[in-house]
Amino acid sequence: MKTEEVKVDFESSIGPWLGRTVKMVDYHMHEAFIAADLDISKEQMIVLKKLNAQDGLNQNELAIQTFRDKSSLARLLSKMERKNYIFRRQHENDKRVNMVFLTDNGKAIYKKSRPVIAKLIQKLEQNITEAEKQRMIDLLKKVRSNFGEN
Amino acid sequence: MKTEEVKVDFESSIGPWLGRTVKMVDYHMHEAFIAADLDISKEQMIVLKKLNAQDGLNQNELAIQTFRDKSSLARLLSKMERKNYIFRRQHENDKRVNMVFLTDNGKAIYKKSRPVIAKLIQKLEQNITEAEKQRMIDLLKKVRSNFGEN
DNA sequence: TAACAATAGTTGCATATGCAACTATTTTAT
DNA sequence: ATAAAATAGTTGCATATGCAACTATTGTTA
Repeated sequence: MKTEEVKVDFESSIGPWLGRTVKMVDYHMHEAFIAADLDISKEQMIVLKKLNAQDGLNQNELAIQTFRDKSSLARLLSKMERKNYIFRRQHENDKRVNMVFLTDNGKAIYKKSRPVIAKLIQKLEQNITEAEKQRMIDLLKKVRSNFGEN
Repeated sequence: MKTEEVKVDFESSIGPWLGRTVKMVDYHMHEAFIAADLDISKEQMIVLKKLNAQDGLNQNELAIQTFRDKSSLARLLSKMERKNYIFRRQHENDKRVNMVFLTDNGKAIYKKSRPVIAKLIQKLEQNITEAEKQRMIDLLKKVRSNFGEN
């Protein structure tokens, strides 16, 4: 019986294109923040955004909702605390829990970042129709569901 | 005159979906390598693959072709050298240049990784037609071209 | 030819990341 | 009520990453 050969090649698959595109978007976001004098990383931005929508989340919830390990989040928060973007407050009834809040400074930084990000998205999605955008997101969701994720 | 409001929201854009999907794929690749007893990271895999296709590339070329900073590549190579996957050889006529080669061990590791990756791609692309795949790649290229990249 | 510029690679410093081990607390179960 | 288990957060160790400064070498130019 002939050995069945695996004919799949990573290069002609979606994977590398996904990876490269994300890397590129990350790079341009980083550049945009620097150009706007925003001392913040993409990852810190994500945390700011989450807190802006829902202030007072605890670290565990924040970690889950931003798709990171709790240790990674804890270190992100430490840096953001040093820069006075957020502060932690211990939960009254459960001394294990830290609730995380935006400082006024953090809120200001977030506000300042919005148009920067808006411009980036506009550039990213130029020449792409709403329908194409939706198809792309649907396909990405399909990929995710192939691994059992939402 | 009314201030024009920026109506774009990052969450409803392609960006976060791209990011999350890549993160997920990376995770599953990592898991697959562990399950197959392959002591290698995705990034090291990419270097192995490149060298397998074109042995003897110098570090600068390798860095460019794998989309990383030369310093990042140098450190990747140091780790791979320690694990005896690759070796460096100084160019005869230009003492600045290191040519990079796969060791037999490196070749073996690469060979061993192929079916693992093939399985991953099959899982990743299950339920996705060839046409959809192509559309997705075309859209990703469009995003890249929006930033002036190939 | 001597000074300057470009190039290849390494290293310091900073970012982010996950796993596993650890502390401190709180909850559950015996 | 006491012991065991679960939970929140931190820290050590490892990965990868980019920029800027640095060394060594090679190429250019005046």
